[in-house]
Amino acid sequence: MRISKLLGKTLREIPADADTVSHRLLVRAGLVNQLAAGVYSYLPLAWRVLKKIEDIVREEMDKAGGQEVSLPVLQPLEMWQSSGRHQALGKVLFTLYDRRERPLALGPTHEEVITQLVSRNVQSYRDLPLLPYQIQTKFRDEPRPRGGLVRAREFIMKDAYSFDIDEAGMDASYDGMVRAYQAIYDRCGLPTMLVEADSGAIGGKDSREFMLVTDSGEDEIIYCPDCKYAANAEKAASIKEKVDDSRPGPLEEVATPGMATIEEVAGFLKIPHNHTLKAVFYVADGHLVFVVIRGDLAVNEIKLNNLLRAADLRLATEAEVVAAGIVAGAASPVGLKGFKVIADDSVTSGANFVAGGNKPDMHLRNVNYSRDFAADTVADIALARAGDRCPRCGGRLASTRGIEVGHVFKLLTRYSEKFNASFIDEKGDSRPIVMGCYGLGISRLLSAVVEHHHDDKGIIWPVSVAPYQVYLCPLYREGSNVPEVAEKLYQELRAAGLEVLFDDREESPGVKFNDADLLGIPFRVTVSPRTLQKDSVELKKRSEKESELVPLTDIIGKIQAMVP
RNA sequence: CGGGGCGUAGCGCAGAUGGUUUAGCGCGCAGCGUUUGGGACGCUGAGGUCGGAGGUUCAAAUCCUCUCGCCCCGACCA
Repeated sequence: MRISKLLGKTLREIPADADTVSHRLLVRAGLVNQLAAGVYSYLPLAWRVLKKIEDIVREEMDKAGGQEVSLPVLQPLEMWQSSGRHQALGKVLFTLYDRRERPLALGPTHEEVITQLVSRNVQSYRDLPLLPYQIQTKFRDEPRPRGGLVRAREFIMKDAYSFDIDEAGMDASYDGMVRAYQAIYDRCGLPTMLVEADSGAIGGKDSREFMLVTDSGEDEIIYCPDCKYAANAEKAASIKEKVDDSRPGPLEEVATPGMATIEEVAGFLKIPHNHTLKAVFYVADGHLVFVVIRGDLAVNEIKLNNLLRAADLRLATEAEVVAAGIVAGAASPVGLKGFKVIADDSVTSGANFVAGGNKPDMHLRNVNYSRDFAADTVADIALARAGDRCPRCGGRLASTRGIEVGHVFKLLTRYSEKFNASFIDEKGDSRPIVMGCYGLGISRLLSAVVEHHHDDKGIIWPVSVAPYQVYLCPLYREGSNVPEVAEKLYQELRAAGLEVLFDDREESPGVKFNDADLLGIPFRVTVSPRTLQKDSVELKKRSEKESELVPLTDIIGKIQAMVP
């Protein structure tokens, strides 16, 4: 490709509304163009990278037993209503109406469609297992698109679904996908971390995410440096060490004038935060929920909602709390009736807590779970934090950030039962198919690669996904034979099967070198009067600082040897 | 959805107390010439519904109302 004909220009100035490194570089190098919030055009260079990523994904999926399909983007809304996910997804689902006013959705994912399709094509255990997958544009009306391609509203995703006769089969399919994903990231030059995750609106168990560790990632990862434990902060657990196991003392009131927060109460009474109990109020689908947790911990709302299964969960407003007859700042479940109470299991990891007295300016000492109050549910609903004890080995947890580049789930029979996807087993009994699902963000991977492979001059593409392999950079000067030699070399490199971006512009060397660095093509070949004096060209790898002079007769073979 | 910010040339920005503004500057773009190993220089030139609609006024990029869009923080989110 001749740069003079390429659609897409490099920008000297940094776009004002790009915040992450990868987004800035993709815009500045002329790879993507924003059309609306979370909606982007891919220019030729980006499209070539996406196709290379797709090819890698296809190869690894096929190797793992997958078969490619293409499912409709346009789906009857009815399908989402019957699976119950219309509610769960809410406004994330893009909906529209056809000419007969029938509601349709733009596919955000395809569990419903694929399950329905497979149910019509599978009758016997002999038809299983199956592993269909597709690479397709998906639509999700995110509340807040951000980070360029990282969280877009229209994005390219590979989604795969496994169908097995039993859980053992599903586990094997799942393990195969994990291996395939690892191979994919490996080939794209991305080190990833496999972490435990919440399964969100998709549901299922053993949900795990592949994370590219980077400071600009939007997810927090809690991991243990001593063992293999790693989890998304949404899911992460930690050991809540017992802070006091003395015998329960007598319940007594203590005046706490003007003290409302844990900070104030603990400071006033000169006790550590973990000797207090904190009340937090939520509204779940319109109902007030009373949450109790040890004073030093914070509520993990995802864990909380996994218990409540509410379509809408939010913190209660102060007015709502007061209207319910609760004394804000001095609330506790002791002696209160008529509320749904959820307690974090930390309330049992200690004794003789200080908790609210349910009277203004009054707290209680020596509050003990079960003797003084009860909860409808006691479970782990706390946020795990760096510095906490690892739930596996007891080591100290650490935290980092990451971009989620893949997510695998075990769905079991949730969808197959809803859509009647069953088969007849060896004994002649009808059983639901056991499913798994596996998502991998293709367009997100494009950003992730740039996020991981760049320097202050620009992108540094790994050869495997680079839009072109060679950047042919002639430095023209009047009276030299550089143009002829460069033109001939361009033809020869291509004839040798190499992908070449030919900088045929009449620009100064500085402009060309800077653009070459920005675009990040792996091998730069410079042809100039200076190199031709020695019948050579200069070869420079984008990933290295030094360049070398290579005889014209050797250059093609030399590059071929470095390109897979 | 709550809080904040911003829409002026392809990109980055100035102009905002209404009137010497015929709306500028830098980059980029076009033509000519000089340059050519790390974002060269000179001259000439093209390019604008000042996001949109309505209003106030002798006069609006500038003031008022409404509206659309974009960005950031939070809520939310595979």
